[in-house]
Amino acid sequence: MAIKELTQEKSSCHHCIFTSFCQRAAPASPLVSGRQLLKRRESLYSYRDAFSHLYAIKSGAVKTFHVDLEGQESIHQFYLAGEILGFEAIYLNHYPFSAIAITNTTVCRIPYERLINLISSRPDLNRHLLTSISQRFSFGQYVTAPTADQRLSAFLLELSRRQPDCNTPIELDLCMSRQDIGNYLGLAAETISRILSRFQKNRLLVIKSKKIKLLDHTQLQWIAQDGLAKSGSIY
Amino acid sequence: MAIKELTQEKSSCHHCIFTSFCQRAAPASPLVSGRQLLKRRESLYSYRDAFSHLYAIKSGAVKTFHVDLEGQESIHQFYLAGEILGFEAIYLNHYPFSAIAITNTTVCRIPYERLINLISSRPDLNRHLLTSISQRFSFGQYVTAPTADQRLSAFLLELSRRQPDCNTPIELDLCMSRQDIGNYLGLAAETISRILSRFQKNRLLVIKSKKIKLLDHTQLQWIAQDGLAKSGSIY
DNA sequence: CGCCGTATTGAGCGCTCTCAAGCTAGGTGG
DNA sequence: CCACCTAGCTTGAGAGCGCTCAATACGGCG
Repeated sequence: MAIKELTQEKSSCHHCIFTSFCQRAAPASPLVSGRQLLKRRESLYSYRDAFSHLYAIKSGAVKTFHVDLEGQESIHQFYLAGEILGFEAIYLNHYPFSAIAITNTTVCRIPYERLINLISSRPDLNRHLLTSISQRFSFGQYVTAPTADQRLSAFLLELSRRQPDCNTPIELDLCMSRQDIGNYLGLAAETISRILSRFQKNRLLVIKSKKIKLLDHTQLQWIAQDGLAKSGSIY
Repeated sequence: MAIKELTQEKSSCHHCIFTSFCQRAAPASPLVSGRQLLKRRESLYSYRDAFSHLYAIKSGAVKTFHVDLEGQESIHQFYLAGEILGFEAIYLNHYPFSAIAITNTTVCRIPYERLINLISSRPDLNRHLLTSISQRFSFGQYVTAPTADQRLSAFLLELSRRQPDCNTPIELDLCMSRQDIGNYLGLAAETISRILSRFQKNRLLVIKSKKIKLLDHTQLQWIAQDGLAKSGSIY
């Protein structure tokens, strides 16, 4: 399948803010100390591990999460190709979440001290870094939306914005499980499933197991902003 | 009242990461372009305003928010004395939220370009900045907790951690309205009110209108992590 | 082909919302 | 100084959305 191959080969180096500093992670890179290949479910780091590196995702996807006393997982964030994770650990000097790959994933390891040192000599790097961080603050602002419909449609739209080089920009690679989405949005996995089914029934999208094609972008945006999603329930 | 005076006079310059660069916002400061006094409800910036400054809160508190199509407000974040806001605007070059003071507030204006330039000559500033940003990523990770009890107790505990120089560290200045707290946590204002009342009845805290004294920190932490808050309902 | 994790779908319950009615506190003017 | 006035808070009753539990279907992988 052409799609599958494309997904696997898709590398986001040209979207990565470090691209001009890493020389494609060559041994002599001043910034990147190496690459790491992770299979699905493999751990990148664990809660309370000592902080030393940031990670730039070259391909694949990673989730950060907590497990509560009852074994219930709560997702803190998803990270897609081209994005950077690990910032949360800076002020604590350890990682406050665990991180595992949710697909086969390649990450570039960025020693924090090296990054800091490089910034003083390269002001443009600093600008890129702050811009990237800035973007992160806009993620997931919809997780407290009053209805499940709003949360899920906003989530799908955000994913489609973040997914780099989508050949058709409306085709989504839903690499995380329904349970993960639910945990991220504060909803049950069954609720995610039900809403997706209903959205499909109403021609807003098409589900192909792990892939989703968004048909009515406009309507979804309308729902995300609560265009009478509560009252009408026509979707 | 001693408490009231303390609250008003409380300035967080010694907690501010910029403190050694601002010379108390003297005219010749290399970083801070000036101070701004805001009365309660006064606007600091509005959605879509062009980005130019970050703001460090010297005293008081600010909320950032969105108003949806139906006029419903949704709070993005609260910022307390000693904290910095405006980061979200960097990558868009405009502010993605509106910001208004929720008490009488003093902020220091930090021109972003000046900050960027200063960083290249002062690596320690960079380190402080990234540490401060790092901390921000941990805020509000509880807003998708399954029960309202969990969300609210986690919120109160976070506030008590963030509130600088609390003379008695368990006495909270709840400067935002119940409605604001609700909008932040994805709950109705009535729910906030009900839970606070119940917590008070069960000796977890004492409500004095806008001030709250946390009595049983341990129990609240237990609830925040869902120590049988669902099943028991003994609180 | 058969297995197991994941997803879907259904039924019933419960938490939280909505709507509505008092209540409280702080500010204003006489 | 006090009565009023208004915004915010509290409390109650009923409805509904999303959760839980459970059964079934799907799909990837051996």
